[in-house]
Amino acid sequence: MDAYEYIKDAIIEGKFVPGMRLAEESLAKKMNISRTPIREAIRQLEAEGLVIPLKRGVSVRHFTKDDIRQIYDLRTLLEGYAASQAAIHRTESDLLKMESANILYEEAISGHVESNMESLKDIVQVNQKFHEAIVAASKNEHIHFHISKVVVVPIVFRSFYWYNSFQLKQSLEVHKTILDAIKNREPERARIAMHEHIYQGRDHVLKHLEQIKNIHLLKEEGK
Amino acid sequence: MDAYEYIKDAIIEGKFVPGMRLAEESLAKKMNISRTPIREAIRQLEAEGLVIPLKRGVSVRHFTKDDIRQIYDLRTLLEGYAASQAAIHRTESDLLKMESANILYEEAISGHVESNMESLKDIVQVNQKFHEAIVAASKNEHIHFHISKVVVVPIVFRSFYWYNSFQLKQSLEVHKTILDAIKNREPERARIAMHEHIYQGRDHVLKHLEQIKNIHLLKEEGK
DNA sequence: ATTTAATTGTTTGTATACAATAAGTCAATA
DNA sequence: TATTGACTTATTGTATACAAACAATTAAAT
Repeated sequence: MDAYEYIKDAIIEGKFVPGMRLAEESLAKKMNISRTPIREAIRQLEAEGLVIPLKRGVSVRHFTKDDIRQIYDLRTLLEGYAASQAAIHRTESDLLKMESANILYEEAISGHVESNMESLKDIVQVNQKFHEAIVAASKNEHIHFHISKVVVVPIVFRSFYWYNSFQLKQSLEVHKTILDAIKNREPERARIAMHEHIYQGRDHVLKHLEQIKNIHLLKEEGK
Repeated sequence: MDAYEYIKDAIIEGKFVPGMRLAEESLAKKMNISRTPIREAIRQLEAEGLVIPLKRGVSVRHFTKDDIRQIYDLRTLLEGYAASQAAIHRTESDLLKMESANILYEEAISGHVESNMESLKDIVQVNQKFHEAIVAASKNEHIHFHISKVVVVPIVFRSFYWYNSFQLKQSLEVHKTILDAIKNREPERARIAMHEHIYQGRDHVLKHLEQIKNIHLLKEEGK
């Protein structure tokens, strides 16, 4: 599904901004295909919650601070559960995958130049790889489905954009703590470490949204 | 979306059995519409996980015992969380909704004749109303999305089919316990009561699947 | 000048036609 | 007899055409 990727990427990178209406015809023209595959892509994105239905057509979803808080609460619940289950069910091969993901994460961080989109994409992707390795180790094949819905990629992507190199290294350390707990088969410790990890991510996002709001307020005053 | 309802109902009531392939053309002919809305309905059902993609087309999903175990584990996690949050955030109006849902539940149970599809549908619907009232009281608007995916309607529907009137009354009592905990603002008690409620549902389903399997094994021997 | 009616235009929803691809069948050969 | 290959059929994926619904704009009337 190519149209799907196209639209999703545009939303993630902020090219299609929240609230923007998505007209099928114009998207079709832009991609040189017919409306049919565009419609299917839009229905898909609707199911994922990235666009919301209007009376006529759809628009890019805007995530409020409450949305983000609530979504992160659920992500904490789900990923915490995944981590605790991983601590119970993990195999040696699972551990290898998590470790290698963490090594890649370390490399991606050290090779990262701030505000470089490409290296940022790498970091986001490798970070996801670590989290997915934990989900795989939990041996509950259905968790993935839910976590994928609770990891709102547009938000997560921006959150990494806002990390400085020290904070990135810090998150690597937390990864190692989680990995240790899973390796030592300590479900509760794994869950708590994961909770903490994701709550930090949430607060990071919320703090920056607050700042952005303030900038906008200043602009309003300036008019 | 009418085609969606049609296909979903057929799956829920077992008219389209697990593993059965869904051909667009034949569905379209059966409903006297074109393939276009059929396709959209199928994509929707795919996103919900009720049908699974084949190399070509889709087939009705078969839920294994492991699937059901894993899905119920997640449902326990999510609904337990919802109950605990409801105990914190519930308003008086939330309580009224839960109570009225429970009264309707009681009526539906007492008016139910075993194996009567219509009264069964009522029970399932009213039960859902109670659970949704709790979700609403939790004040996390995103929980609903996830719980709707973890409440696999075909399975839940059958599970109610297998309940006798005593078991139905018993589940009503558990509802009352959950409601009490929420009313008294006891999050942990609410969560635990909900956990127990859903785990009972899970075991009920698994027990009956076991029986069905045994019946099939007997048939095999009979050949 | 403001509100209502009507008409025009734009965009989505559905049907149909065509293209592409997977599956099934039959024949030929080892 | 089994297996491979060409060919036929069936089914999905995409494009286009048409119908329906909504929005917007203009004209008329109070």
